[in-house]
Amino acid sequence: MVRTPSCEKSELKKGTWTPEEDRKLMAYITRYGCWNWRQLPRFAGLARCGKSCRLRWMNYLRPNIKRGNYTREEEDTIIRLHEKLGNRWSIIASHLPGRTDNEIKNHWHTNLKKRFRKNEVTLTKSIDSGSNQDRDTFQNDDSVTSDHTTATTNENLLKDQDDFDFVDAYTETVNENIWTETYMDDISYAPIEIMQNIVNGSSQGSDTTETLNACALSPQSFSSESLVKENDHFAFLEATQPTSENFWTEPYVVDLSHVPNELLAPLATESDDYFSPLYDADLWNQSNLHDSQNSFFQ
DNA sequence: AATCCCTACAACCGCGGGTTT
DNA sequence: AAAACCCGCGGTTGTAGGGAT
Repeated sequence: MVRTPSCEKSELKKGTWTPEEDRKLMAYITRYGCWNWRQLPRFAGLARCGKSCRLRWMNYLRPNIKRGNYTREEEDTIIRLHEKLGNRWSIIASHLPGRTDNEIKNHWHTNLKKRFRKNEVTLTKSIDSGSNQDRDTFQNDDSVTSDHTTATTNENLLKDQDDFDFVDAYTETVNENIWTETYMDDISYAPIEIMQNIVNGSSQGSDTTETLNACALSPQSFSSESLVKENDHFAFLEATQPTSENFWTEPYVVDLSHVPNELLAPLATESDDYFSPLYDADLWNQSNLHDSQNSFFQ
């Protein structure tokens, strides 16, 4: 099967994400959701491949990410599950709310693997010497205790060195349940303007349309938007665009100055603009979204 | 002060599975 | 049926930062 070129064969940017790129990605996903990772970077004004955007969002930017040092309970869980499941990091991560598979994998390779092996050796020795010590007793090993002392100290360092002030700005005014509330990405988003077209009755009947209608009409999809309006928690958006009364209905404006020209589709006229200033008729015609949803745009 | 080495972790890459056309 | 596509996973790499020399 022929695969499409990945980002390494294109002109797309690689490497460390800048705060500005983070802002753009957060701004776009917060407003529109991740309806198609492959298409998303073009619409968000990012010169990145979809894969890179997905990774950045999933591992770093999305809500519910727990940062900082691991608790003893978390480490015990990782060790126990790894013993049982092997390198099934995504499954292990599902048992640790807020932790990503990538982060757990890194933590395993840099910390826990050595400690686990060390304890296995200790355990083998003690078994060989006739001890009744249970395998679980490795959790009480001195190295664990000392590491947790270190962890407490490092936590302060982490706070001092945190350069994600814009994320802090975003979270500071958010109510205390934001990290545990149902995340709006649980819904399969289409851009809000599409939803509005559907709700306004501009759609024609089809299976796809019915699905989108159901999605658009779900209490969750609207509650996400109204939640934002009411509580104005998204201060970080101010960095990329001005807020106003009509924020959620205004065209989404992003700075494209850094995006190579070849990556930019020609802008559509206002009358053609279904869901963003980045909308381009050719791009839309080529996209899967068009193929699956064109019936209600006709 | 400069250099080297090590550690931690962010990010990349290739692949396989599932879905759509 | 098969090509095309997207997503997610796990292995690996790149690099920044800190400590040792």
